[in-house]
Amino acid sequence: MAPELLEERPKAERRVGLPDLEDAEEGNVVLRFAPNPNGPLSFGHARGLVINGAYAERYNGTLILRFDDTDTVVKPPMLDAYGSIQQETEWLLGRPADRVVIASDRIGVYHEHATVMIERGFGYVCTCTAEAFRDFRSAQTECPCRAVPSKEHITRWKGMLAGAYKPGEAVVRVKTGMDQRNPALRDWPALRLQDTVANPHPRPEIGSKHQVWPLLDFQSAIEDHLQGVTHIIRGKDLMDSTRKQTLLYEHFGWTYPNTMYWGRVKVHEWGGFSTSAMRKDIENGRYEGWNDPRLPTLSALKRRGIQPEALRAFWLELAITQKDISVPLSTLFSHNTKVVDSTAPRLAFVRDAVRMPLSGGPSEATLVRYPDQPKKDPRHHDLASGHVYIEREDSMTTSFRLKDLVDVDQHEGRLIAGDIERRDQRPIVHWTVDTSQHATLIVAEEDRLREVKGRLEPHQHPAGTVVQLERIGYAVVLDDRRLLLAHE
RNA sequence: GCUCGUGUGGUGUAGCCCGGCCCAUCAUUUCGGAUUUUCAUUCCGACGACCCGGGUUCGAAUCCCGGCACGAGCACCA
Repeated sequence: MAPELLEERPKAERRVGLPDLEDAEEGNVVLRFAPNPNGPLSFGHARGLVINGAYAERYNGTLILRFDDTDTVVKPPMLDAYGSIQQETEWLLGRPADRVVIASDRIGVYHEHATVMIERGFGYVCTCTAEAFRDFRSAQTECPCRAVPSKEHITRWKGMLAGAYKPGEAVVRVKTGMDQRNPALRDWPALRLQDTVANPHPRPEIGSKHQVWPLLDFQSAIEDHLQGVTHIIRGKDLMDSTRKQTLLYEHFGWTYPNTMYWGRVKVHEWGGFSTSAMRKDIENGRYEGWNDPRLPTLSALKRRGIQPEALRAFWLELAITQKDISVPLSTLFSHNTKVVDSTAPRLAFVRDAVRMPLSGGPSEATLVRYPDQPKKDPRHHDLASGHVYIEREDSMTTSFRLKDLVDVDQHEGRLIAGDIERRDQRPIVHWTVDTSQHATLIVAEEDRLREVKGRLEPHQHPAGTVVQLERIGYAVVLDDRRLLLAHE
């Protein structure tokens, strides 16, 4: 064989799962997931948790859960979310984050860095209005504050901290240059004033304590450095953020973490939901709460019987691409079916039930509860009353088989039992007994919660159990009388 | 408008950096079939794609140039 053929680089083997992280050292990888606690976690947040969590696990690294709660006016945090997000993280990943950081606890740290920035002259206090600065930005001209001596900036900064300015009157900017090609990067704002008397932070220990708050780009940049974050994986809408922060890192003499991006994900059936829109619709009664099964929140999915394993498999399969994608819910459901099927007890739910006399049938019945383990906890039912319930639609036909029971033929409103053994290809129909209960199956549809009335086979499964309603689909037991359809 | 990014079957995704093993991977959807006393599960099979146009090359999904389409950022939001 020719020597050059032997030297050829072997083609990489077909990759399974996520690609390797660049410059990742086993044991030295630090990742973070940084939601705004202005509401509970949604389906889309799960991506950040799953992907970052998976990498942390792969490299035996650290996953930080960081609450980016630095806006008390436009996106005010929700107090409950601090706890619920941690619980949901643990539910989804099967373990808690390795470290939890709350930005609002660390305002002093950000102030210190702002002080350094101003003292060293790569940050300045700008007293222009937002509108005026917008014009400077597009005209690529420096604002008058830039020419002010640096001593004066230190005075202004102290003034900001001391309450000498009102919100909107002063902002700390990072000097990046007004000649930046990308307008988004030109002397970007790092800290601003918030009226936390009128809009106190919901955490009582913070409340109205601070008036000078960092903006995301500054807070996040400083915190990533302080926490030793090595890799950032985030939405591509934050690409400019990376560039802004890199400029800041250069000023500080730091090295920016490795960064990867993903595009936007839309779910066909859900379209667009925003946290604030959901909050509004919950308040005005359109939805029952954050766990309303029509909502794409993690709590709703959990309540609906979607397993964390399914969510993880789903996001891992989508992996990390910068494409904007739109996925059907059926993909998630298919993952969930795989997780749930073998352990979901089978149960009969007879919709629009018709009670029919059964002549000549057995006096009792035994049905399999778990097809994969036929002997485990079989379903025993007493048929002494001589009646069964079947679905009205099934009752329209004359010849069928009651599942696991007997062949029947219909004569003048009666079911006449035939063979115990299955003899022909007649359709198989599910059924239930007199001791069954009235029950409601709730089906989440786009605009409403449809209620399907029927009779449910007697059972002992506690609330929260994911069952399979034979011939219908998977559902969660809510209470004695109600089931919630997960998916077909 | 300026800046940045992305284009592989119905939907996602692998391959693209380092051209040949790609008449293109896997999953899902749909349709057929087998097993099954569920319209579930499992198994088998089928349909189905490299945005367009040039170029380089013996050879291009992969490299180059030019279009087109779509998305994001340009907030004292995150």
